[in-house]
Amino acid sequence: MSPGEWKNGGAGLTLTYGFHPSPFGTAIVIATARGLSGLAFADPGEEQAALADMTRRWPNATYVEDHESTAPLARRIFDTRLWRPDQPLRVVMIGTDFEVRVWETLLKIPMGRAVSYSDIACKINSPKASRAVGAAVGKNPVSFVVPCHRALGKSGTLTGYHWGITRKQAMLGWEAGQLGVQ
DNA sequence: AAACGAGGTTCCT
DNA sequence: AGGAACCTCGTTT
Repeated sequence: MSPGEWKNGGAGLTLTYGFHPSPFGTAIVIATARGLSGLAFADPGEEQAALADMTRRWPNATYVEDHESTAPLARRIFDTRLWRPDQPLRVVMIGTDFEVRVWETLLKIPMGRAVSYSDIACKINSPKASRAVGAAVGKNPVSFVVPCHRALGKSGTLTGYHWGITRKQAMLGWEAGQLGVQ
């Protein structure tokens, strides 16, 4: 995807979205024609607010609700048996250079492992940018697929989470359970 | 345990 | 350009 496509708030982009049940509450799946571009979670009754939180990221894109076409994506995301290293889920990361670098670093964290924000900062060659990393992780639009929940504070503390620490904890717990299943 | 400043980047005015 | 906000961290009260 060329940078021009997402500049200007995603003008000209068509984003398809749908709501689907997930182990962590209702999941909002957002996709472009090229693949998954957003994933968020909503508490019951807050679906619209959560969607607004997403659309704010690409305010000029066109949004189309299409439950049918996002359903297969949702299925693949939350069923670890469908995870194939040789056939990775298509993810379109819409963000600045710095953000994309941070997200790619997150993707390399294996399930069940955790790193600190400063670890990530070191990996992208700005050891002192841990706070910037935090900000970038927070803006990760593809929550869960890009494992933003595996980023912890330096001493292993659950520091913060855009959708609530509780949800972060739920994800880590769920992952621990999945390890046993596999 | 709480307060504080440095820190990199982005967003808004 | 300037200032505030951020899922931080280490040091100081």
